[in-house]
Amino acid sequence: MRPAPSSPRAESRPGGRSARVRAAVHQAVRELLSDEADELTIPVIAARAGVHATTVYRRWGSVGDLLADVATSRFSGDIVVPDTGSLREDLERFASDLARDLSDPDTLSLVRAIVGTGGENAGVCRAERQRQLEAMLEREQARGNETPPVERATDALLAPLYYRAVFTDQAPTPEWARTLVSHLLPD
Amino acid sequence: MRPAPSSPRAESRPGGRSARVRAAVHQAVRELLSDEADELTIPVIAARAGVHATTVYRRWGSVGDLLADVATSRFSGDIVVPDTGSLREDLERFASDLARDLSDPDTLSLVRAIVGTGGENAGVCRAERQRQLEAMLEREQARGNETPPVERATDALLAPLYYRAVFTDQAPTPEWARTLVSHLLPD
DNA sequence: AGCATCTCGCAGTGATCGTTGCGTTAGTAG
DNA sequence: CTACTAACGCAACGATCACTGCGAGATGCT
Repeated sequence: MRPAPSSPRAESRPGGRSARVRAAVHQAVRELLSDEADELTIPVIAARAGVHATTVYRRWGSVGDLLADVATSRFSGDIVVPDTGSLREDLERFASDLARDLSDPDTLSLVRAIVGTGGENAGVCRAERQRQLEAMLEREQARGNETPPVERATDALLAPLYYRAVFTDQAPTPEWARTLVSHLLPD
Repeated sequence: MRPAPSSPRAESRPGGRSARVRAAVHQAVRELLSDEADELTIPVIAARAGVHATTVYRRWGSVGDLLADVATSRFSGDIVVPDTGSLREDLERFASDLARDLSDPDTLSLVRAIVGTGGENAGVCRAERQRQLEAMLEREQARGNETPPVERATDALLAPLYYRAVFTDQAPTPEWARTLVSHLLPD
């Protein structure tokens, strides 16, 4: 597991060779996950990315670590936290955005693959969303208003969204996601 | 994929050889899943079960199908549907039983592995629980009382339980599960 | 008991995986 | 411009995997 590559030089420049290889490997993983047919193994990933398997083995070591790296890149800074001044509207936009995000088959395949690696790295799929949810609640509290506790909001919003996406065959819709907010916030 | 083995004879007797092999393989899968270290592959499973890999290949074909078979056996008829006459108490017992079930590391590993196979077979981990939940709601309706719709109950009970078990590192507790019921049913 | 049928064990095969040593190339510092 | 470091390509190696005929043993029916 090498979350921070040991080279501060070659990796720092966004257009360096290491960065290009990294991007190619990440894209290869996403493509193979959406294909759903090919087996997700390091030689296959390397061939798809146009690099040698040795490189992937040395940089990431295992498919699990590589998946975790792809997931952290994928689930970071992709949804902007809404700030409309109204908690209800913030949560509705947040929930519908997350529903749209999780209804993407590629994203869903990534989440399922990460969960399948078994470790605690399944948290990277939701850690960012959790922080965003907490941020919205805290902002409402800073405005002097009462909010449900974070745990309750997680159970009412994140849990149904992820549960429906991962365990059922019906993709979450933005409309349904908004009903979750109406159940969380009393009228 | 062979959910129904083609032999009605040898499989029908519970003490037959096929049944013994099947039980040994199932137990081997569960043990390897809880070990978490060994790789979950067919030769390893077969060696652990004391059978030849050929047998496993022929009967199940792939690790995914074998996992689905283990899961259907595991998640069938393990929780008895409560019937106390009170919907609230039924749901509280059901939720706390499910929380206790999902807090078992072995069960959790099985769920995560099934999800990792990517297919729609992740549904087998919750299909039985869904039916049990529907049964309790329908029984309450047959008593002439109003109940939340099934979808709402799923979002409020099953989703948080599975979400917390799979995506977080905090195991669901029976006490917390009961609070989910209190949020679903208004006072 | 005899027979048919199914399942399992056995050994072998091709393919792929994970890993390592070495030379080359790209990128950076002085 | 030169030198140094790090990342990559290349080619091997052993190990394991998925799979396939074939024979033996078990099971159930007559």
